[in-house]
Parts: sequence; C-alpha cells; structure tokens
Amino acid sequence: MASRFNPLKADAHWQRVWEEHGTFHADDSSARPKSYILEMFPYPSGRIHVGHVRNYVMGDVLARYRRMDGFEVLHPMGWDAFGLPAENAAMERKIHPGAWTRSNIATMRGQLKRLGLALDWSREFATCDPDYYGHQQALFLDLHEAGLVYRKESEVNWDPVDMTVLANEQVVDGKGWRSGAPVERRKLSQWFLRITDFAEELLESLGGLDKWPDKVRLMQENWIGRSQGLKFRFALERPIAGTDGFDVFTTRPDTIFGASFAAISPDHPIALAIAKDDPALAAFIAECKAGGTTAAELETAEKKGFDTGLKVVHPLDPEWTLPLYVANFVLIDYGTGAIFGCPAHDQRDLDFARKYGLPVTRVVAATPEEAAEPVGDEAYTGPGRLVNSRFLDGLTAEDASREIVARAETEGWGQGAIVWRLRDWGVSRQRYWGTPIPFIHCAACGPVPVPREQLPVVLPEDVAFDHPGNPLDRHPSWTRVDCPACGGPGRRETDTLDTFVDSSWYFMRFASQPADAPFNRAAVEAWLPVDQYIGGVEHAILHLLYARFWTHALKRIGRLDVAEPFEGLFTQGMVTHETYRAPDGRWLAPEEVEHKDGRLVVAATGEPAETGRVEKMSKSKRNTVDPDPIVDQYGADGLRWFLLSDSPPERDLPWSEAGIEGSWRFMQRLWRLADAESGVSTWLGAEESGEAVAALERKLHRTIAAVGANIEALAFNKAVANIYELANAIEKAPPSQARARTVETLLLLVAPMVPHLAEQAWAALGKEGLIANAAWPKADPALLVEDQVTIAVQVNGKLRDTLTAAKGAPREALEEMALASEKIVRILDGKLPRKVIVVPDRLVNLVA
RNA sequence: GCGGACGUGGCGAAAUCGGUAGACGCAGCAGACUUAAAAUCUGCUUUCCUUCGGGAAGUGUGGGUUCAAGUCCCGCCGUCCGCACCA
Repeated sequence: MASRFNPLKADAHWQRVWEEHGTFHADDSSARPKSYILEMFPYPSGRIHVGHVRNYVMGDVLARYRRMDGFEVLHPMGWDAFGLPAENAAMERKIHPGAWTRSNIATMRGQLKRLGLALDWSREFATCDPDYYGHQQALFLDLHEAGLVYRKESEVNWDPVDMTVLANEQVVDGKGWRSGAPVERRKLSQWFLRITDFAEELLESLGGLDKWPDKVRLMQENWIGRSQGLKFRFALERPIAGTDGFDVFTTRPDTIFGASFAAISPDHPIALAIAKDDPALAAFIAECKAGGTTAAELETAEKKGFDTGLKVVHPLDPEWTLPLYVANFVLIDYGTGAIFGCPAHDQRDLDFARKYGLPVTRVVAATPEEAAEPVGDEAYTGPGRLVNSRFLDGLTAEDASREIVARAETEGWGQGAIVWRLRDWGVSRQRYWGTPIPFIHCAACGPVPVPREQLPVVLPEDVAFDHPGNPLDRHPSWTRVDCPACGGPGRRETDTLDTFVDSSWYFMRFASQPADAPFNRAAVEAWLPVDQYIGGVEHAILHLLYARFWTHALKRIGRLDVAEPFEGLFTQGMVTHETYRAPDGRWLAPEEVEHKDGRLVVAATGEPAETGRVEKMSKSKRNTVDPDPIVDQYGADGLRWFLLSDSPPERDLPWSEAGIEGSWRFMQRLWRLADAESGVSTWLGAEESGEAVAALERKLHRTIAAVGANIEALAFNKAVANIYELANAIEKAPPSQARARTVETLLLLVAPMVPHLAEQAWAALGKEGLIANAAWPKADPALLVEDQVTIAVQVNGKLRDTLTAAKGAPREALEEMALASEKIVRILDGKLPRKVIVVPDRLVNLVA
C-alpha cells in the first residue's frame, strides 16, 4: 500500500469502475424501497463553479448514503438548456444558440464527471432536445384542452429603438439594455396558464409540506396572497358611458361608514370611458403610465388622484354620496381595480384624504375614550370597537365585518369574497431559444392547436441574429403553414414558452422517458415525489410554485396521481466571493488581480483595483471559482470534503482556499489510518478487552448513529465533526483488532463524502466489492450509552466541580457525592444548602 | 412600509428538552523528529487577574422569568433575505 493517497490516479480509476459496473443506474423494477434525490439542474452557462459543486456534492452524499442504507436511489442530472444567455452569445459571438449551449453542456458534463458524483447519467437530457420539448408541447396541448390555457392581451417591455420585446432582465433603470432608450409598455396578445384556478389548493397543500423550510412556505403563502373580504357595488349617481356602477373589494367591510371617497384605477373601463371626452383625465392617465415600473420608483412615486367630479352612492345610505377619483395607486389587476377609501384606518387613504382635503372619520376605537379623539397623522389599523357607525356601534371590528357581509348578501348589493394576489402565469416569450408554442394562427379559425402527429414543432436551425427581435418572426418558410382546421393559409405561433415551463416537469421525465409519451405514469408514480430536492433559495417562489402547479394540473386532468412533486426541500446557501473592479468599472476575475505592497492591483497593468461586495458567484460579476484546478491539486475528495466542512449547508459560504489544505491533510490522515491497518494480521492476538477498547467501541457506535442522523438532516458540517472526533480517538487508541475494525467502519462512514479515497482504501484493505455497494453500518444501541457520566456540581448555578458517577445513579447518591466534594465543602464553609436540585446524569445544583 | 431570519473566540462553527459555553476544523504559538526543509507528531490557544491552588467576567445590548438562560419573555441596536401602492 502506498504511503500517500494519490487522487490523480484514484479519481479516474474509480470513476471508470463505477461507470463500467453501472453502479449508480437506478433500477425501476428494484424491490428495494425507492429514494429520489434531486438537485436543481443547472443552466449551461459555460463552466461550473464551486457554488454548483457545493450543491451537487450535498445531494451526492445523501444519494450515496441512501444507497448504502438499502434504498434504490434515483439521482439524475440534466440541463436547463433554453434561455436568453444563449441568444446574447449568438449576437455577441456569431455562434448559434444551440451550438453554444451544446458546447457548454459538454464542458460542464466533463467537469461534473471529475467530481465522482453518483449520478445515473443514462437518464441525462437537455430541455432543448426536441425529444424533451416535443413532449412538453403535447402537455401544453393537454392543458389547453382542459381549459387551463388561454390568450389575453398583456403588456410587454418594448424597446422603441431596437423595435423588440425585452425581458425584464434586459430593462436596466427603465431603459433598454442595448439601445439605452426609455422602455415603453406595449400590449400584445399572449398565452397564459390558469394557475389562479389552483390558488386555493396550492395554498392548502403547502400545509402538508412539513419537510420544507418554513421560510419557503411562508414566501409561497405571501405570494399566493389570500385576502378575505367583501365585494360590493357602488352605484354611480348618474350613469356614464352606459354603466351605472362598479364593484369594489375591501378587506375591512367594518369601516364602511368611514368611507370618504371612491377611487378607480387609471386602466379601469370607466376611467377610460370618461377620458374619451375629458382631455384632462386623458392627460392624467398618460402621466400615470409614464412613470417607471421598478419597485423603488413605485415606492417613492407620489400618490396622485384626479377628481372626476362624479359621485357614487354609499350602499347603506342613498342620501350619502362620495367623490369618485381616478388614482395612480389603484391596480387594475388586483381585486376589482377599484376601492373605497377609509382614511381613518388605512395609511395610504389617509395620506390621500389629507392631500385632497377629504373628510376623515374615525369608526374604530381601541378604547371608549379614543372614540372622540381626532385621527392624527397615523391611521389606526389595530383592533377595537365600532364608533360613528350607526347600527354597528359597539361591535368588535370582526363582528362588524361579519354583520356588513351578511347584510350586503341579504340586501343584494354585495357578497363575501376571496381575492388572490397570485396572477395567471404568462408563458409567452418573444424569443427564439425556447420551446415553440404549438399553435397555428388562421385568419378564419383563430389559433388552432398543431395536430399531435405533427409534434414536435422543431425550432428551425437556419436563423440569424444580426437584427434585433425574434428571428422566428422573420423566418420565411418556418412560419408558413396551412391551417389544420380549414386548410387555408396559416402562420405558426412564433412565441416560445417561458423556460420556467421547462423546469416544471423535468423531474418527471427523469423518472421515466418513453419515446412516445412525456412519461410513463406508473414509473413516475413509483419514483415521485422527489424525496429530497436541493437548490438555491432564489427559486423559493417561482420555480417551486410553477412545478407544484404543473403537478397539480396534471393530477386534475387525470394524467398523474401525485399530489406534490417535492416532499423534502432543502435550500442551500450560496458560495460567495469578493468581486473586483478595474478603474474603468470592468469586473475582474479573481485571477486577474493581485496584492502588491498591501494594495489590490490589476495584475496585468498594475493599476489599482477596487474590491467590491462579497456576492454570490456569477458569471456576470466574474467572481466565480473554477473547480478544475482545485481538483487537479487536491483531488475530487479534497474539494468535496472541504465544501462539506465547517459551514452549515443552509448558510452562505465565503470562498477561501485557506481551509482546503486542511481537507487535503485529513485525506492523507485517513489514508494513513487505513495503511496502518492493512497489515492487520500483525495485531492478531493483541489485547481485545480492556477499557481502551471498550471506549473506542462506544465512540464508534455513537459516531455511526450521529453521522447517519446528521446526513439525514443534511447537517454535513456536524457529520464531518463527528468523523474528525472518531479519527482522533482511533489515533489515540492502542493497536488491536478492534481498532482495525473501527478503521474499516470509519471508511464506510466517510464513503458518501470522499468516495474515491474510500474505495481505494477499501480495496487496499482487501475488502470484497465496492464500498459504494457496501451496507451502511448499524449502531449497536447497547453501546450508545455511557456507563459512566460526568456530573456538574454547581453552587448557586455556578460550576464549582465535576464528578464521575455511574449512569443512572440515584438522586440521593449524587447529592451525597456533591456535598462530599472537597471544593464544595470549602465553598459552603460549613453551611447547609437551602435547596438542592439534582438532574440525574447531569448535574447537582446547591442553592446556598 | 409589511413579513422573516440571524447576531457565540483571530476566523468557519458546535451546544437535540432551559442543565459543564466554545466540541470539530482553520489560522497562530511552543516543542519533537530532521544537516535543513517539506511531511508528520505532541502540547497550548475566549478575555482579564493570579501567590499557579485557582479566581472573575463572558454568547450584540438593557431588562425580566428561573435553582439554573446562548437557549424562554419584553425593549433596543445591528446585519441579511423576501414582498412591495395588494385595498
């Protein structure tokens, strides 16, 4: 056995052995219990960085552990391969998006393979394979048939110089990223998925996802945003533009007698109707549209209103009219696009009322004294009883709400309603590099689904990116197609699907990939739900919600009996790194800067460089760290071990190379431990009993239990610490057969984390078979408990002494021992304690 | 503004139920081995005081509950994340 572990040879050797044996192929027909471990699949942006590695290694440790623990494990890998960066690359480098993507995939696959991940590569696919997106088109048609797909006018970002639609990330400070021209909002007819039909059940079943982080559940809950209240009708004093009133929604029906105005959105049909004959209002509406749409701009935007001069009638008093405003802060696509304002109990309404001199009437008071107090600068939104509210006076706010809803329903002017913040999912993208939406537009028949036998609708390869906009639009032949319904001339839909659609069902295709269907139902039902899904928290809302929706929708249309796609979710922390900038503002990669005389300079030119924030590794900030040179130097296991050590996996990990030397040293330590035992016959007949051996056995079994539990909990940093402790204990133990057995077990314990080294040492010890296929050791419950425990002795809660006692020693005995302690006798100085608290096996606290 | 998380040595961190704070690792210091270096091994490493026995303080901060608080409760300070005109 060599005295040093050489990862250069071992890594490649064992990777080849695993591949040749098909070690990590998932067998659909296995009788073992199934476990599906999945990390969010990567976008092939170029090369992987250590942030990716951290993600995949975590899943890999769990997958290898589950295999050893007796499960049939599905642990696949693929590529989220459609998306905008490929088109940008096409424009910048005159390379086809497909070619660019394929070449990145090849590079990244090679990088991943060097890490020795226990992946079933036979199931690999990319979402840009027609074989994948063709089935996606079929599923889209299924949803369409079920009425879950529709078309609607919707606003897009329009660059008036480049004459192109921009994705949100292409809008920088309200301007087009290439042209720099102010972006306009423009209406286009686009495809939508009816996710709002599922709002209720998506919210409901969040409650059952108890292996998800609370944080993510809460974020989804807020995103879906259920609000309960009253929808009621305001009658206009006199009809206008053929309408005599409009609906408003409120969550505070109890404050209805505090109403002082009504307001509608600038996009509300009534506003638009009035504006036709009212140039002043038309100007106001135009002004509302001019402002930017970024969060910061909205936050600071002034609350503005336009008094239409019209009045609406209070629903509970025909004599009482309220002014009708058009207000910039009323959203057309939430609730009914119209509100009633109750300034006393809503801050925004109060600001508005003060600005336009509207009355402010308190209708809820926390205390009886408060009833007469005028409202100041702050609206009161807390609980209380009703005042100034006629028949509601004296009721609590909740009771008053119920009373108003009941009365509205009886009298017929309104009804209880639930309003959702969630909007339908717009899936149209005016882009080339995505799944073509399988429809054909016909002047006579409208949009007609592409017949199933014509799927997949394959993206044409012959496209040019020398003009802005979607090259599919300009394609001379691809767009020309006959209408499948009437046979007349038609035109292919040139919008492609949002890439979030691609990632909404890829985990089903991993479980089963027949040629003639999106998936085989039985196979998907056997593997799903994913037992453990691992990825970045940045996907906490959109991706996870869309994938949940897709699964719920397939269930509703009878395609799949899976309630939720991901049973366990883990959101791992990001790997962060400092960013660097040159004097001209360019981002610099870590290898382009160096420290010189204590200052950071650009290595090539010697100009001073600026250190930016520590941020998530990303290609655009150029702060990524490539794993390849690290693997060259320390082996896959050195890197794997380092990424698992120290930082809790959910926390961000600031990258530094300082610690990896330590990992490398530990690899060699493990190797030496195994090396020392490879001549195990030397110790035959050596002492097999005695306290040292017994202590080592107990340590081993406690470690087996702890490492297993910590891997299950994805607390890899703790599992690493457990293993270090065991290694320390082994090194201190005298040679014996028990020690040799302990080293063997240690190898099993580290096998999921450092698989190459474990295989190499396992083979060197002459063990049969692959350690990857070995059984996870079982902890002997009898050895998990110590027979001796250390008891803390406190006086007034302060530690004064410790003593050793038999486990389970009775309270009286512990108290006696504590009182007999020399130190305690000295501290008590002859006095008797007033009170003695004994916690068996833990401590004795003497209260003096 | 609303919602949430977090704050422990020089650094990454641990402490499962309120019960010996700092396990484990990194960095550092001292020593052994060596002609030397690397590698490896041993010991020390929260702060302050010390007559070297030990003593005092200590988990952002101020209070509180308790025999006992990193852990529970209230207030404050700070950092980070999500949502953001949601009626």
